[in-house]
Amino acid sequence: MGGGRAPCCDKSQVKRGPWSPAEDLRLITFIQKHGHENWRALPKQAGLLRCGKSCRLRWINYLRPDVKRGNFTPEEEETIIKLHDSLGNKWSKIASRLPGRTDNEIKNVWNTHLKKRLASKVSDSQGEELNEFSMTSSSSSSSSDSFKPYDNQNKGLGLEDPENGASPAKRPKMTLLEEKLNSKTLDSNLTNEAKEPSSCSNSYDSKITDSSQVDVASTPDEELMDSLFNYSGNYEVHDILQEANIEQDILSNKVAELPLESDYDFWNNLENIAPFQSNEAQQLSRDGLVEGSNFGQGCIHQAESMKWLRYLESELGLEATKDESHEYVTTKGRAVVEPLVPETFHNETMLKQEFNLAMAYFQTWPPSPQSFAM
DNA sequence: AACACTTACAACCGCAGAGGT
DNA sequence: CACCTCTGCGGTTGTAAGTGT
Repeated sequence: MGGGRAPCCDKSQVKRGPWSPAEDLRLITFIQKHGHENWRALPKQAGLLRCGKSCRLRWINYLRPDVKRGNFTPEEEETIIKLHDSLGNKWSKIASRLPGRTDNEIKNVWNTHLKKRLASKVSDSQGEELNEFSMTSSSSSSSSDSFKPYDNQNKGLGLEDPENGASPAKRPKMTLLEEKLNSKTLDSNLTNEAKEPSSCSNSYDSKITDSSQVDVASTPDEELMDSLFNYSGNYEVHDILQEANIEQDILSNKVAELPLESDYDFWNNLENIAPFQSNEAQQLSRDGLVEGSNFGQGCIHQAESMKWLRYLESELGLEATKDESHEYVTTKGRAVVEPLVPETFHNETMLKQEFNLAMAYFQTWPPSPQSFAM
């Protein structure tokens, strides 16, 4: 050692920035199977190019099954205000009193809404002089002029009045598969979810094993197949494949050929072809495309499935484009997506053909090393 | 339409404390 | 008891998206 504290990880060797669905899936699948006894060792064992800290944060704040997503209720906000009054910036302590809420989330809500709202109340009741005083503790950009009422600030950011729903401008593009699923399989999805209670339980944390004996490389194919078909109840994927008369074992065989064994390059490349962000799943949940607003308790199934649907759509080339099948309506200069489902999508033969094309694409794995980009 | 500004949130960073050796 | 590793916490930053002009 020597020369001070060792860094938690080699920054040059780890990926940073937003997590991709592929990474999320890897992390979820690993923790589902092996628990998280040792965060430092987890990334390597799970085949993730992240530092343990990043994995922990992602799990705690976003992927954990019991994380409660969506709007803070007025009661929760009141609780935060009261607890902050007595505890100060002890976000983890405050979070412990709000089941399903993370310290990070509470901290963000406080800094972006509650602090300003309180400042506004102060200014209302005590006048301009006190307002200026309170603003000194806010961000430098804050001012009584720039401050807007909470309700207005929330537009389009998942904090809307539930009765009004998401603002159109922020509403994610409803993909073709989602359209199809919404119209044909949502009811059965809910039924299926009830059949698979274990996959959304809080059992992740309880799955503690000897991490030293974890051998991810020994079961790569099982892992991806779990990801595709079992984890989070990807019944939609099943439905789509069945509707297209595609034998599941065809896909299984193709997936089995993928170079999965802790192959960083593969996962990096997968991210390149699955560029959508995980927030989409959250947004879907918020917008009601996924039943319910609680991402962590049950809806993680559908939200994660939606991510996979988008991925598959991307692979199948079925995602609607602006030119082909979306109508854009402008409100206040903002483009709003109004999905239009083309007739052709409902043709299952087409879906099958597109899927076969995707399978042909998979046959080109692994891609050339030059195509890998960090 | 384009640009600048603002907002919200996910992710990162550094530090402190607990626990092991 | 000193040192080390690991985890968790709180502050801060980066960035996507909304808003204003």
